[in-house]
Amino acid sequence: MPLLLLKVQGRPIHLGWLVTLRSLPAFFTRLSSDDSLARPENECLLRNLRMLGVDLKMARKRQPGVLRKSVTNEHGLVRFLQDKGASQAMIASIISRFPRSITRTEDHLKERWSLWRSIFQSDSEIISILHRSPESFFRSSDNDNLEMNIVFLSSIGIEAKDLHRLLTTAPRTFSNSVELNRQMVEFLEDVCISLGGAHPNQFAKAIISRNAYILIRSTKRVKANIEFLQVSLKLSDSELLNLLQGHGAEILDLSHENLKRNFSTLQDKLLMLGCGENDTRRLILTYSQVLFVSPARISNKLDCLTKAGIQVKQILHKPKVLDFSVENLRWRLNELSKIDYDFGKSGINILDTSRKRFEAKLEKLSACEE
DNA sequence: CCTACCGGGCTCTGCCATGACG
DNA sequence: CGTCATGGCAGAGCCCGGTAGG
Repeated sequence: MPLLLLKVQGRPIHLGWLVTLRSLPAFFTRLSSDDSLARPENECLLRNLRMLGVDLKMARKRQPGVLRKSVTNEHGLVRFLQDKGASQAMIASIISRFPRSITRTEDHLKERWSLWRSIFQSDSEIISILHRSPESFFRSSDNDNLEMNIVFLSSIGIEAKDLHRLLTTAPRTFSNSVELNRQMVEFLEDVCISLGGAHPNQFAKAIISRNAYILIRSTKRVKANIEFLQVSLKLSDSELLNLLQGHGAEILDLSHENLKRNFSTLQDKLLMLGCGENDTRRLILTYSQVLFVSPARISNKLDCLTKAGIQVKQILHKPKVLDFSVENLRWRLNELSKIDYDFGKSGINILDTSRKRFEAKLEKLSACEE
């Protein structure tokens, strides 16, 4: 309501009149939500950022408030990152994607960097992660929490090698509050105990080292997935325990809905191919990654293999063939059909090899034929 | 030498919602 | 209210090669 405002501004404000005004709160709401009166962007800052090649549109969309700040440290940040070996383009991209990075002080940056360096051997490793995911490095301003995370994860027996992998592959883990990480670890330990496991800390450690992403999942999701697996596969406690510390650790990543969907479509598909519930169960126990494959994909792969004359039983016995892309499988099947390869007689192991080995084998087989 | 078995490598961010705080 | 920090979500596989054991 600019008109009203002008009038008010143009006269000496009469306190008694203002206070008795019934719409006072609404007036102030309008006052602050009026675009023309909102705190303006810092023109000087905008100029600086433009000079640096920052994508202002992107920055504005992500964290508009930063552009209105009067005190920022973009020059310090640029100097700092340049010193660590980042290119201009990298820095511009980092700021564009996570503008708040320019609010971090020199001291803060130094301290955070040295904490990361306690895990990484080189600056360039860190730079590449920063470039990949600026948010992972800059989202939290709490260096003490970062340090406590490192201490905590070490204390539960995560070794340097795994710590390194964790920070490389799931850097967000280290921006979680140490409490959140502790909750997940304790949750995993509780799962182990409730399943009758004897070594809860070993169990939690095993899952974390098998699945670097586990600590950036919610316990809600992980819990739902574990319960679903036990019920739908009718697993005994010890079977579930083994699955989880084995390949099953990765299934916990799936969104719960996707896990359910992938499971039921896989089961339906196998049913149509003449398999029973037990076959599904065994397949998942021996090759749980199958649950990662989307319905259309898995269906495609199975069709592709069975149409080439391969028995479903053979696939269930050698599920790793499902690891390969449909394109790859198709190509291999085609090559094999050219030399009249008989899967019934020779088995399907030939499909489960690296391309190099497959080609070598293929060459030998064709030579034999001639 | 060959194969079957197995483990490991890559890499997963960018967005939104919410609560704390001033 | 604006801003920051933090939690949580959606999206959805493929490939290589060491090596033990024949």
